[in-house]
Amino acid sequence: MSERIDKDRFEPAYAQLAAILRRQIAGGIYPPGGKIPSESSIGKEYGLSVMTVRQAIGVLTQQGLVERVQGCGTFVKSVSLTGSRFGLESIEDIFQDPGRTRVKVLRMSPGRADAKTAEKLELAEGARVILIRRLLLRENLPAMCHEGRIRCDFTRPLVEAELEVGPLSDLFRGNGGGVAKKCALTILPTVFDSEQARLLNQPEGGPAFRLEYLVYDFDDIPFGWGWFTAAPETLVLKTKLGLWDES
Amino acid sequence: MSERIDKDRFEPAYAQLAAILRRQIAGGIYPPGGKIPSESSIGKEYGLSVMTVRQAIGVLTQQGLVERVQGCGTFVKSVSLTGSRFGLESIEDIFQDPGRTRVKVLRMSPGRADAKTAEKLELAEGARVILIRRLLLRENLPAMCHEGRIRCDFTRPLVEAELEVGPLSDLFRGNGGGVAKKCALTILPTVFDSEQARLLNQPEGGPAFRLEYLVYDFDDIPFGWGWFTAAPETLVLKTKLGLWDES
DNA sequence: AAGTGGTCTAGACCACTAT
DNA sequence: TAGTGGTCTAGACCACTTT
Repeated sequence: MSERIDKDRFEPAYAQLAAILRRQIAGGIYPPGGKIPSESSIGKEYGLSVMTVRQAIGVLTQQGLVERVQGCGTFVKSVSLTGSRFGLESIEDIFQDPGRTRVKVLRMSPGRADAKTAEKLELAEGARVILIRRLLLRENLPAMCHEGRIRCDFTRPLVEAELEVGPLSDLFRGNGGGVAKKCALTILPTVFDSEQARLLNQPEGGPAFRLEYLVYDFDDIPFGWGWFTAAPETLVLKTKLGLWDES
Repeated sequence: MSERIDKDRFEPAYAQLAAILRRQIAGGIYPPGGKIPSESSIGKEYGLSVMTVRQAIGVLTQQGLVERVQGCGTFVKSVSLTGSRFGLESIEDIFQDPGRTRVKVLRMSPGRADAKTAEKLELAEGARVILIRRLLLRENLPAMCHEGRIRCDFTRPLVEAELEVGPLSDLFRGNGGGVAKKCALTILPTVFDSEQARLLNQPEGGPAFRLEYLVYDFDDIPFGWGWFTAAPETLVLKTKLGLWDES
């Protein structure tokens, strides 16, 4: 234990300790499946209180590097598929940077709910809905197609707001809006149909992602359902597990 | 503030407080974008110390419901695509329950690295690698195809271990193994080729997921690269955002 | 200057696990 | 029974934001 905590450093003590423990694990001092020292002994070793040590170990736990077992100890985890988490960072800018994103509305018109839409929006089949079809462009290049159905209920102000802002932009942007209480998301593989292929300049029948959503308002009523279609280059689902440098 | 913390309950105080705050947010007392009371005032209100209140708010933060801003306050977040995280729970059992999973080896033979494999495994093109092609069955039903390339370096014991256990089972299972230091994962959309279609009983050209991996050992040398191909029903990427009941 | 979250202490008691 | 992590207290000081 050559390394020490420098309390004068800008980096807080718990972060320094987390980095030290991380290096020790990477260096093989504590092998996968092995036990790291107890919180109290680490605290004595580095002159820190137990709560601070816990916070450091909490960082490693959240990174999936170690696992706490009550009454037993803290163990180094092996790399496991199970711990992986994929996010939508690659398309964040499309929803969050309106300056670089343009929306081309291909269709916005009243229509009737088909069986699938009726089920999703908890409506009777044939009930009135608003159909939307749009093309989202990033830096003037086509990025994603959007197809959506919105509950046609003008007693609810949010429907109007929805139509005004264009799409679900505010909802998904995370600002302003605040009409959505909850949302279910599904990612599916699909293939481009002829229209999508033309709009996105992709080969028909080629592989694509479909990001499907179902949004509820604060009365727990589903008010919007739809999906985005994106090429594999646009929606990138990558993640890293285990001990990568500096992360 | 009608609800109180019951310290005799089995549920810890921080969890009770987190649930209370969650209900208050869901009930619209603190709307999206709004500020919740400061940690010290909540502490006084419920007779808890600041650290305990912080732990409760930490739970909500991790659930993506609120956001802490230093020197400013804690704010209720709107539902946003950005916060979503997708996991591989749907195929966890294939890797973690050897009893119900069978592996049929279609090919395991020495070969030469093509350009892509050479790049991934940091080898010269044409270097010796081991090629593996397998079919993974769950409950005797075909679930996923696997195609992999392993570094052919018998000075390293892990290669032999790799071949013995069959596949990356131990690695991905998270037990025993411990030869992997880090791993990169990518999910891509693809279409079934004729062989995959036949093996998995799926339509050729139909949409599928491709889960690609690259595994490194403790010397930071990439020793395995490959991918799994799965039907959309097998690999389910779903997630929920915002205020769902009891979660 | 006042209020907020961020960090930290030096203890305490409890629940759980292993021996 | 001893050791571990899980929870909790009642403060403290700091960095940051707002007024």
